[in-house]
Amino acid sequence: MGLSALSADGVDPVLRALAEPRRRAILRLVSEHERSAGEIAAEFDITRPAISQHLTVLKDAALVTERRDGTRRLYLARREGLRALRTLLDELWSAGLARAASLAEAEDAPKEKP
Amino acid sequence: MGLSALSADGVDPVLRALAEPRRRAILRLVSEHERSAGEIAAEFDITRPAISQHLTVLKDAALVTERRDGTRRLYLARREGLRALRTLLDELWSAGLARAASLAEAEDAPKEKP
DNA sequence: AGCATGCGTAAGTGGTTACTAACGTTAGTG
DNA sequence: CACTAACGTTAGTAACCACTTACGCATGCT
Repeated sequence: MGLSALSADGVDPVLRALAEPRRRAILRLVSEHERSAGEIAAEFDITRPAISQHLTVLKDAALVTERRDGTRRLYLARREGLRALRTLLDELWSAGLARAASLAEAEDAPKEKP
Repeated sequence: MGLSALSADGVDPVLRALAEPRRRAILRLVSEHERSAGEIAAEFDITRPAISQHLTVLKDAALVTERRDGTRRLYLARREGLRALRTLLDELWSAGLARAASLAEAEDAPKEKP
């Protein structure tokens, strides 16, 4: 049950945050250099408060960092926040590989009894 | 533009499917060997129709395959379905690396691990 | 045929989410 | 101080999601 502990890390808020096209677009916008909330909002056709709420979700999921500069707030993607998701992905991927391996192993030995 | 095309391929249903703890648990249940819908439902404290709906979501996201065996339906995780998510993850990860690289370039002294 | 098993589907419901509009707050400027 | 700029926050709403109950549809057995 160590495996489930690995994936139960903090992957839930990350997946919930990424399960929204606009939030992924925002994340890409701030993935290389930081941008202000206004600059981000200018890229979309929804209102600025909506963008602010999306930024809050991303921040709570630890996917972006917030830095204050005067009246502005600058956001930047936080690569470390993706780590839990990468762990989950690797876990599912390797589980599939384990199945493929046992299938290859079963070619010699006919059957397995649970 | 090419980058956004990469991540826009089919990652949305995948992320939506994974953004649910029970669906991730189901995916892990069928990640190594196939199980029937009833066997899966027996592992949870929600009703069978609810599990069936979750399985439909997973199937629509191409994360599981469905095979009929008599009156039963056997499900198995489909590793290939995770590929779009892996692509998105790599894209975001490498974007962060690109930023770190340009930062290191801008500074004279290299700064690697805080 | 008749009946049971195993599952999906339809309809309806409470809770959540993404949005808009209006208001509040903080930092800078004259 | 007053005033503006740049945001976040609150309140309210329409759409969505996960769930349950009831029903339908195959397949297998006698």
